[in-house]
Amino acid sequence: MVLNTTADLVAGLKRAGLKLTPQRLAIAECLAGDGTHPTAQELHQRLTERFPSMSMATVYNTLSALTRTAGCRELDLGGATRFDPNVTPHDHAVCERCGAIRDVELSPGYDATAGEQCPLPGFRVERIERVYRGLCAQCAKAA
Amino acid sequence: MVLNTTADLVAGLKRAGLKLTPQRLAIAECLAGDGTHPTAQELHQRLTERFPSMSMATVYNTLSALTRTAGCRELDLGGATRFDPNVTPHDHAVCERCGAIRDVELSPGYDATAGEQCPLPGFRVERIERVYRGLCAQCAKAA
DNA sequence: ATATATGCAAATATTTTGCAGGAGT
DNA sequence: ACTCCTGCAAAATATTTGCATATAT
Repeated sequence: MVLNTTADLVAGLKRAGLKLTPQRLAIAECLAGDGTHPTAQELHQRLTERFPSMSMATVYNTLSALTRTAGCRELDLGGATRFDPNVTPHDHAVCERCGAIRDVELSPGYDATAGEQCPLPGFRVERIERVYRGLCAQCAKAA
Repeated sequence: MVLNTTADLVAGLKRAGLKLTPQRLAIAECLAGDGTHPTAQELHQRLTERFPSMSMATVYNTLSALTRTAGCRELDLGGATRFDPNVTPHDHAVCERCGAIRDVELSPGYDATAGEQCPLPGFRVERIERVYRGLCAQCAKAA
């Protein structure tokens, strides 16, 4: 459960032969170590403080490059795609009330569960994504 | 693993005190027994053959009502929301190549897995959604 | 009459694409 | 020069909302 650092993301871009432009570095820096699973929009808002002319296209292009280079992971949890700088296999817990998204470590021994490895005859599973929906500790107390 | 019938969906609407308008009946009929996990757009296209003036708003409103009345379930798998008339707890397998979405029965004994019931301290899990990503049998053979 | 539903349009949200100009090699 | 990148704009896609009209008690 370790978030990629700016250096990790930048190294990935470099490895892919992409130029380390100020915009890309800023996007990498903004995403690195961010455990809030931001959307492209949220990153763009933060970035326009430093780069008032930064376009959504650049943000999306860079996030897409970062995803390809394993610098981050895209999350489809409903609504806009979210970006997670934690690329070690893990799951997510989403609070139905406040919307908070938390990383969840894999249950130890999970991969050994035979039934989950082969849900359909012939289907070649490449990865399994799990989303826990419910109430986070704070909201559960409030409810 | 049984898909709701038109009657099931209509009964839900009725139970909720909603009027059984021709549009709603048509939408229920169109979704019932459909195992392809259609999007609102796809349903709308099919429906405009019979109701050329049917609006997307009506489709979304009705699908939302059907979801509230447990007539169907919304799926967030990336891209547009999909609607599944199978409301018994189950998972989904998505083919990365052809995009096909198949229902997957829960592994027997799954719910007994303690670690998955309590992924985060204090988090009150209401349901767990699992998505198997990979290649369906056909595409796996072709690859 | 009253309450609710529909169609239409527009607003909003999300993501992708095309292209002219710009920076670095 | 060449290649790749950026910003801008627009298109494409997805979803929601407001309101006037229509329909059914």
